[in-house]
Amino acid sequence: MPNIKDVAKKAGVGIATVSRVINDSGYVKKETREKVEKVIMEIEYVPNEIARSMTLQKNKIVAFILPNSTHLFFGELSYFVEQELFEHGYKLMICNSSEQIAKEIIYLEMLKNNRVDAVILLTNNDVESLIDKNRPVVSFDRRFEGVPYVASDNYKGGVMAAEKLLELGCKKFMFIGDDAQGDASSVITEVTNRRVGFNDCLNEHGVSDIVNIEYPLGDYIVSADYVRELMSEYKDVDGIFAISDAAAAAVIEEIELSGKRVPEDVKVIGFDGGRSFLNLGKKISSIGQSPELIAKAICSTILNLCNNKPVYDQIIPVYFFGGDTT
Amino acid sequence: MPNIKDVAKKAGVGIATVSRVINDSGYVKKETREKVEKVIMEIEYVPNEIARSMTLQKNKIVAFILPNSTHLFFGELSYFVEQELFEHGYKLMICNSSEQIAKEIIYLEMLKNNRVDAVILLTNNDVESLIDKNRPVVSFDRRFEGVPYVASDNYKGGVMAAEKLLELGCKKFMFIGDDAQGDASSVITEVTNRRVGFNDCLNEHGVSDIVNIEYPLGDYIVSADYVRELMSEYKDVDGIFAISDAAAAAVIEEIELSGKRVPEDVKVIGFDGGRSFLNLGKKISSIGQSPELIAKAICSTILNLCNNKPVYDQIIPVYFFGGDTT
DNA sequence: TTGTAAGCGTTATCAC
DNA sequence: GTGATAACGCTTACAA
Repeated sequence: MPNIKDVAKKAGVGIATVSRVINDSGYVKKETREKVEKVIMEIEYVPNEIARSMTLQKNKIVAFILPNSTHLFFGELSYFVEQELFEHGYKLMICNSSEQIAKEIIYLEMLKNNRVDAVILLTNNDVESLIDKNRPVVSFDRRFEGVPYVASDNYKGGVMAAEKLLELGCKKFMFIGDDAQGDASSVITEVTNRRVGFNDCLNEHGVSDIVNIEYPLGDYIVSADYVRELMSEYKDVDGIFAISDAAAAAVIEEIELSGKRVPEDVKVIGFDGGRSFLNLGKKISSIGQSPELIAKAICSTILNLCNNKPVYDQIIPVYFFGGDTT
Repeated sequence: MPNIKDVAKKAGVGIATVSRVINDSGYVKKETREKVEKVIMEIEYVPNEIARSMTLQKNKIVAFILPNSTHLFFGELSYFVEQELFEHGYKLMICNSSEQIAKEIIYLEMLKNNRVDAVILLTNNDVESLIDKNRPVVSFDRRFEGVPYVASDNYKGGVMAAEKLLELGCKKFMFIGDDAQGDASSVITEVTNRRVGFNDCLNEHGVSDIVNIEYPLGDYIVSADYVRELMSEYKDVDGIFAISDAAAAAVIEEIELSGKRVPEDVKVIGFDGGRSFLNLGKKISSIGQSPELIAKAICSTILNLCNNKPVYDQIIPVYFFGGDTT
């Protein structure tokens, strides 16, 4: 591989001049520039990005640490994050933690050892002490002291779900799904606000007897057995708000197996937008969050941090998606 | 950020010794090692990976160029690739091309400019001339001269689908889905073998009147309108093999809208394994390919290339997943 | 306008 | 066992 010296020698100029040409910086006489460009073509010179990173002490790579990119919403989010970063010349490193703090530690270390310029953090573990606060970090759906965050308007989402179920005439309400996941389940995330908003709104409407199920979702999936048990225990529930579409799907399947009909007997609202991959059945009614808007917010924060500009926490609006389960 | 010199100075040793300690290479006296390790702790020294990459001329980052990680199978594949690479200390850069050759070019350039050590290439575009054949590159489901590849046993998959439909008594067969996508649709991929295997097997069983529909799938999705048209044109078809589960889903939906029943009137087999995210309806019968096995094969090839070991093309077995559509 | 030279933070060679 | 020192390939003062 030819390097900048080879170009300089062959073009009969100094390496600084070559550098100016390839970076289009500083003054270079037109003829000199053309001469250099010709040589670059001839010997197929490509600047070495590692060396460039070495000098600049940054490499325009952003790490996205998340539980599992196979989860539809996370996958969509990472897709849009990549699109957005690409527009600005940044590359995306994908880091599936599987909620294991050990993996998160290794990936967070990349900030300190210069492997990446910035980190987007999506975790339920308490990794606050592991975060290098002097580096660009953005957190999604989770607050860490001194780390800017982006979140959907989860509280509003909970309120919207409650209002919708009330409007449809439901009498007995249930919330299902625990927001505390991962190795350290004591942590409170923004996602908690889904339940809080749901309960607050119902309370305001005079409903106080709400069934709140906090079921730890292994890998974001609800176990069928547990749901079955639940449904037989609370037979009179007719309005359910699930913490995610995945949880809602499990609930709906069990309800229908038990002989009840959705939405005739029980109405169910999920969270994430009701999108699916290859759904041949009912579409889930759901509180939607926009991966595209969230990605834009996350990336603008990351880019501002990388350029030493001020950043702000951002709450992204949610919307109601009317599917077949309400 | 402290560097290796700071450690050396504070520990009263040379930088070479510090390097030996952090890399656990060469001989270091026990006391010296402990002294150095103590200083490393004290000043919280972390080796700079960019500098390390500079010296080593490699950075243990692999790029995965693929159309769209939101597509379930691709998402699963990238998930397992990341897991596998992680085990070996490699990181994964995700590069959604959206089938745009322009993006592929930019991402492929990362091999030449040392941004990444290796590339996993999943494309339908003819980018052969853009590949740096001197660097580690593995291709999935697509052959490029001089580039090792991994593919599912697509031909066998086609045969299995045909056998299954024959076994179930189907009389009139259809294959739907075009394998040539992206900017350059003239390209032939391994995926073509799904159709070839399907047709060959049927021919061997004396069936020659096969409806082969080559419909260009924009972003891997089949248009409903087109399927509707198709179904009304070929009313007697009772056995369909679709190039992907996504295509199968579109077909099934239209068939049922037209009043026919699946699988009673028409049997449909897809390709990819019938997995879905949040499917509340029928499960698609499908020829399954294992993202985990494929990821393992891809990564072993990549790692061998990175370590100058010999590599071989690999064909991964497929299996039949019996869902609700046969 | 242009060239020289000083870093950037490692690893690795080679004396001691 | 250990420590200078030379790469690695680039950007960027600073001089000319």
